[in-house]
Amino acid sequence: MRPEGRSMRESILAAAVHLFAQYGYHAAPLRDIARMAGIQAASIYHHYPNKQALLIEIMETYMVRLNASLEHVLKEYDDPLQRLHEAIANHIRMHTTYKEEFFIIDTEMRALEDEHKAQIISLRDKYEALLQELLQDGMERGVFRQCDVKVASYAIIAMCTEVATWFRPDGRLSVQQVITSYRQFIAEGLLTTSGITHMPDERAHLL
Amino acid sequence: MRPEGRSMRESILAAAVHLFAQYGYHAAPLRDIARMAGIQAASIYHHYPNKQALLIEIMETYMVRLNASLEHVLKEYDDPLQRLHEAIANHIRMHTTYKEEFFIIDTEMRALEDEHKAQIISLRDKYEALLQELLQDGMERGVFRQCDVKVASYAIIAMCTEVATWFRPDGRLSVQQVITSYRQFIAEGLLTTSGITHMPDERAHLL
DNA sequence: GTCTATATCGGGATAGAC
DNA sequence: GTCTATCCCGATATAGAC
Repeated sequence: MRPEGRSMRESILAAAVHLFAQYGYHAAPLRDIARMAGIQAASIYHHYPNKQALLIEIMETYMVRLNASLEHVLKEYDDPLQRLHEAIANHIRMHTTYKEEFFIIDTEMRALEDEHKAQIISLRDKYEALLQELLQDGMERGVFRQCDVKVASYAIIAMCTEVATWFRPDGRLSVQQVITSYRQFIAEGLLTTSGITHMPDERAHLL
Repeated sequence: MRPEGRSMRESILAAAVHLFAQYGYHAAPLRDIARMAGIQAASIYHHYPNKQALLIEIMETYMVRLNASLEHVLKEYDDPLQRLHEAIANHIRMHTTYKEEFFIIDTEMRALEDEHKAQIISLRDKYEALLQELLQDGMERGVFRQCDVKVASYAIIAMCTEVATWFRPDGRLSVQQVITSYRQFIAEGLLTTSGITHMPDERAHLL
């Protein structure tokens, strides 16, 4: 990084985050990013070589951060169910806390030029591999049922990522309540597990 | 719809679907859509008033179709678990069959101008409401565990939608296998349900 | 480090001939 | 119904002063 000018660099990036998330990469004019950062469009080029560099910096920074947080969870815990619980909580917390940044990661892959796309995709693959490792280990230890770990990892990531699109900090549910819901849903599913299964007779009259 | 010209209208829309999905709405030039349809850019305006109209037609057509298919499932079946199974299968089949169209619906909401955004969102809300109705009914009949039906519906939709991003018809798993995996995952979750829970002793040496 | 001025390009959309 | 020609605008990016 450059020795000075740190603060304006960050202001520009923060503005880019807002506008890329709100309008999309291609629909967000550099002029608007500059205005939000309090400078002229041309001045951005003193801090970043071009518009694409803003996108890359956002995506890389937060994918690296996400991977580090999951690696921390895997290092910290050993029990498969606890690991899964912590991974779910971590994923949801990261995605709701850095809502705009991860939204950009999830929707602007197409906007990446080829050279850097591979780098970002490899970071995403890394994250998936870490989660799959967790699931595989839990399966081998008999905690999780036999299932396709790739498919399971995709399902978990998709549902936990999407939380950020509807979650509101001042809404009906707290983050912790949402995390608890998702943990139970992922671990146990929707069906009633009690011995009283379906009460088919009671339902028969509704047919 | 117009009396004639049906075929070129459809060619243009098909080209728009491809290019919007591949590059995004803003990054897909009308000239490229025209070339793919075999005409000049200006000729598109004989069939559609502007670029935005292409996006609206794609989104509306397939959201209406998706809602109709779920309504059909709810009408056809009564048992909550069977309804859920059919809804999952329907969602995954629709999203893998019309992969590009639903990808556009999921990623280009931002590109909609305000007047039409409300209409598309109401169609999406309708779909969520239908699924929530299914879940609520199943909960009241004791088939599904007590849970937040809104949260559950979001989770199910997110995970089943995302299948389309990685599923390949010539890949390792068939659509039917994927559907079966998701049904089980959603209904029963990841945990081993058998009496043999975790075998804690066997795992102890790994600590 | 930020500015003004400007180059250059490509986009959506329109006019009017055929 | 499709064409050619063109308008007009806004985009990224550059040059060079301060």
